[in-house]
Amino acid sequence: MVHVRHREPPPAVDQLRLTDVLAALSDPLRVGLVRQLANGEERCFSEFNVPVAKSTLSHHLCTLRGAGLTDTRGEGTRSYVRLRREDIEARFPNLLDAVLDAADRDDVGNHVSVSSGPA
Amino acid sequence: MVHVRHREPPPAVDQLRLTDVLAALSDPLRVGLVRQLANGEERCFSEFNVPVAKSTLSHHLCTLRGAGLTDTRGEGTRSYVRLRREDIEARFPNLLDAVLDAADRDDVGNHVSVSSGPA
DNA sequence: TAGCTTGTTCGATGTTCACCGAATATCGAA
DNA sequence: TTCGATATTCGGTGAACATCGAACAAGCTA
Repeated sequence: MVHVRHREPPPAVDQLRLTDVLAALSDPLRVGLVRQLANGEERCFSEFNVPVAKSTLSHHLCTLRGAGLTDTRGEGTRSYVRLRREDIEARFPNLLDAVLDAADRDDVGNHVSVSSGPA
Repeated sequence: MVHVRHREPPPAVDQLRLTDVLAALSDPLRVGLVRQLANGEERCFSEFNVPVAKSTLSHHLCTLRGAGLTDTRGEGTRSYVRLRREDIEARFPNLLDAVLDAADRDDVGNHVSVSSGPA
């Protein structure tokens, strides 16, 4: 598991490492976050409805970013996250789709939801 | 990560949990083991050539088994391992293939090899 | 400028993990 | 039954992880 500061740029496509990606996806809450991002829409930090403290949410988003699964963009005091779907697909074809399918079957991370818009 | 005694039966197909599977595959050595088992052949414990102590190898095989990725069969003093490919496929279609493809690209777990036969 | 909102970072805690060597169990062979 | 081979389990260690609340920084807004 790679630890990355929020401010550092996320890993480039050819630097994505399989075991880091899988480690990032081995937590139900993070899978839930990825599922909510799967439609390609950008989501604001405060839109996520999760049963953990906001510092913990920040940490999980940091982990996803460190593994290269997501990217984060700051706008004012807000932070927007999106899934790097094309990048993952380019590096590891079919992997993300297979995981998302499996997550749907298992209903993994169903304790994660998103509000309609920024709070 | 589920901890399982070797003697307990591995999880049934419908009990496989995605995050357990991904956690088991988030370690390079375990990915290497899975790659060596990918052709469907059964392998003996002592066939594996890995850069860790045998107690550590035992632990990793236990982890794979606990996640439902492999099954183990004892014969005499020997222990034979096989990949539960059909079971994984039935539960999580395309997942294992996608991971194996990605592992080939990344050459993950290349420090794992197998000898020609049981020592 | 003062204050509010938003999100990150810090410090701390308990859990889990990878790893090793030693001890133990199990089986086959002498 | 004694010995050697094989594999699992035990005890311990250091690193990594999930989690929280508090402190902090950065940006709006009044």
